[in-house]
Amino acid sequence: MSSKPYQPAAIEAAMQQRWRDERTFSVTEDPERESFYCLSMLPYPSGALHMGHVRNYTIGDLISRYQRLLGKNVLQPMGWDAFGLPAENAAIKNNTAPAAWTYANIEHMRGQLERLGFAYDWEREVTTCKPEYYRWEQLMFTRLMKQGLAYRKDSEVNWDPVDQTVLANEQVVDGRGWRSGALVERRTIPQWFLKITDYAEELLAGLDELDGWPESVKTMQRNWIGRSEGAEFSLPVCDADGVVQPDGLAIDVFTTRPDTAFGVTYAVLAPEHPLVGALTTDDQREAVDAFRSRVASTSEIDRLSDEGQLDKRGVFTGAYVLNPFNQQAVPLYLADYVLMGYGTGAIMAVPGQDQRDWEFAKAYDLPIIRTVQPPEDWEGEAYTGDGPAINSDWLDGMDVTDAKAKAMDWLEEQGIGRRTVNYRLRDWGVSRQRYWGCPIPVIYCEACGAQPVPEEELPVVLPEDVSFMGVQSPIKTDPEWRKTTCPACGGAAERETDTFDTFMESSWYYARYCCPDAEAQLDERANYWLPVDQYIGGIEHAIMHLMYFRFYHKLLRDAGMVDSDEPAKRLLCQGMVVAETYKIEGEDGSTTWINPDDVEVQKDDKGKIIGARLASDGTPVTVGAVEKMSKSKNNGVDPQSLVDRYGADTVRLFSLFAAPPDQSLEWSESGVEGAFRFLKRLWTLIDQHLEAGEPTSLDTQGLDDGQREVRRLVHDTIAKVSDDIDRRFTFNTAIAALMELTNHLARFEDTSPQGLAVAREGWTAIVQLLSPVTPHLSEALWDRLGDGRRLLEAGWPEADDSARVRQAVELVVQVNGKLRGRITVAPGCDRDSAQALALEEPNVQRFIEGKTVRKVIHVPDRLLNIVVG
RNA sequence: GCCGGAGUGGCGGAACUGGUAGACGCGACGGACUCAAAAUCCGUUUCUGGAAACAGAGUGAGGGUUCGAGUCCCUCCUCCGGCACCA
Repeated sequence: MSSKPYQPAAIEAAMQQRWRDERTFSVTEDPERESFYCLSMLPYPSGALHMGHVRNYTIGDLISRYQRLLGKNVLQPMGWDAFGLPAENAAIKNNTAPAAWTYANIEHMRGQLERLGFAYDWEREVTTCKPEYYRWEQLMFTRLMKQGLAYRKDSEVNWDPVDQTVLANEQVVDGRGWRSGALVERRTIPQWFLKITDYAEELLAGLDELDGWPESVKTMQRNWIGRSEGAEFSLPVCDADGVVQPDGLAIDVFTTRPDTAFGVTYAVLAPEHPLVGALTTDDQREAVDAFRSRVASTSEIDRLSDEGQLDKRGVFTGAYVLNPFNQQAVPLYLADYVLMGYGTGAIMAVPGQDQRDWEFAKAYDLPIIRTVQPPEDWEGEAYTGDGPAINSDWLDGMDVTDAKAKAMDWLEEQGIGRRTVNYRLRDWGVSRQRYWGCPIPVIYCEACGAQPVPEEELPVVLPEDVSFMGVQSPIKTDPEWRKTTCPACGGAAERETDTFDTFMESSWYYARYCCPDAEAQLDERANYWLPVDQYIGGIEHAIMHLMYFRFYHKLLRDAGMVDSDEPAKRLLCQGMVVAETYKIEGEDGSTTWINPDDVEVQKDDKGKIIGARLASDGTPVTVGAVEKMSKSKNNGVDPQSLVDRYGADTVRLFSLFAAPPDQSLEWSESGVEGAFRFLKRLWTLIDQHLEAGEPTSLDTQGLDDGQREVRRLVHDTIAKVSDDIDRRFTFNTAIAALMELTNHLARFEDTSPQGLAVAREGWTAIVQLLSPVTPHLSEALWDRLGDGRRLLEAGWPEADDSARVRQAVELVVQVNGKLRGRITVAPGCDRDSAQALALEEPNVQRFIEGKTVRKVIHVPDRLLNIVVG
């Protein structure tokens, strides 16, 4: 009989206490040992852990514990991305200071992480809102200013005219301020930028070396950088007859298709282009101004989206420019699809070869000239493929590549243009007009201009004990805080009151964990750990965070602080955690979202969901879509209550088992119960095994067929689980394999001494292989099954290949590709013997009877396909 | 709009290099135990036909390549992530 049922709360508390007492997860740099740095994206301390955190950190902990069992010196740190907008919102709502709210959240969430049993080295904890952290990024910024890598320029922000404040994009809903409801304006203010474009080429090339990164992320980053080769050249402004004034204006355009220049039928300026005012004719000025103000209040995404209002997407300026290739005058338009931030902010339009130009030309009744011959059966509109040039004078007949080269040669010979490379990537704007962020360490002097705060005066400390009203940043409204003296001339001066983008903190925290107490941004310990061996985080960070993170590493390298070129070798992007939504739709059209916890689901006799109602009073509830867990849809599930009910090991097991890590994970209460059931069962089965008697030492040569078969399953499972964790990152299938082996061992009732020895080997392997997933349960069972060492010191089990040899294999027999039978053969059985055996099968005979065997395909140890006709 | 990803039983998912579609888990159904329920254990479970053996169909839709396609190619649909001030 079982001595004690599975009691996760007691086991987990005891194991966590042991790890704390023994400082199990504190690490030091040891050059004698191979290091492994496993990093999960640090959380924003929003108040409580959500399922996305649990999923992320469970994956990280699994990898960390696995690598540790392989014998590596594993660093797994944790910290807090503590600056950000939500603290300001919470401060307004609760009338607290953002700092106090943030620190309280950190305390609570740290406790939650500890309760989940993650193997963090808490002695390296980093909190980004503390001056001892952000002082170093201020120092780095002042150095970048001196190098010219940080610079100031005018840039647009969302301005709320009622609240008199800058709004984040997230705070603009349908063009209005989320609090005031006022129509948001675009306002231009000077802001600080980092020259990430100087690193565009290296950021692009570096992707080719990142073998451990998902292809999708690398592709997105390549497209984001958006390198394109082309030509820049000038179109002189002329009158409608093509007459150019000497010393008149010209517009510069960038094109990747100079070979199509004979097909230019109009040109376009971005609405914000500085020459618009000078070029617009009087009769068009009213229309142009109206168009510009409408575009100015439209977000960039809306500008690029096709809203089906093509006739409102542009306006004629009244001006003409001269195409230097054919001396033709073409009209100059403004259009919302041309952005000032890309290329020169002006394009030559070739509707025959560009679909957006084609649509614009159709809408505005502009001529279309094809300059590349489309294929015979071409049914599309603009043709962007290859083909001989036509209607292009001295380019006619050339293919696209040759024509491009010749057109660019010609531009350079004529001295009117040149070859250039353009990037879609823009410099990183780091200024935010908000309080709860790292102060930008700059002093403005009327006489000396913008000055970096001298190194010995850093950090510029953000006051934390403030009353925060939300309309304005306290350091902007306080007349005293900004008062200072100019470091250059000593005269009265003012501090910058903007703060950094919070991506600034999350761009270098990984390096600070290596040396959290260093009296510099980093010290030599960084190179022991870096680059990160495994980085884990959400796919939503595929572009921005991961680009800034790579960029900042190169800044650290160029400052001599790290040796490597890239911050992380392997990257795993986990999917979202989603859940079913439930709602009650009121008669007035209102929608009330109901939490899954409060809903009873009704099913038909096949288990298909046919309805739902409130658990409390039976009110019918509509089943909505499966969506990302969120407050707005009220479909979030609190991990804390799950840990309380089932224990950390069950929550960890479910979040790894329910889906592969890179796919979205659908929350399921009954799935969690299934995970809990498995752990209870495993506990009981191992208990029963221990009660069944002491095994002798295993005699691998003296096993009977049943014992040998079980041992083969054990070692196949060891090999599969190792491969799934190490190479494939498919933790769900690793767990499935362990469940399968558990089922086999449960059915193996051989209590002979050798039988018990085989079972002991199997149960021990399961406990070890499962330990990165369910560390508490595994360590508690290991204490009873193991060899006296700690589980974490005993290492990762290795598959014994000799145990995995099979006596016989099943071969699938197909006739014309359809399954018609199975035969059992010796491993490595040749084609002729397999065919002879297959032809004896009655069902195979039935399907080939009266037909001629035309071909036989044999895949050794797998399949035999007999093709008849 | 642009870039990236996904779509397989009632549900989550498996099928790794083009070779048995549905591992494992959930749910459902049947049974054992129980006064009963819970828990636990055993069995069945893609659909259609059939007592069964077995046959036919089947991986978002439509085409194609191949002895053989969930997997490769083309066209399309739907959903999700990102788009530079949410983190």
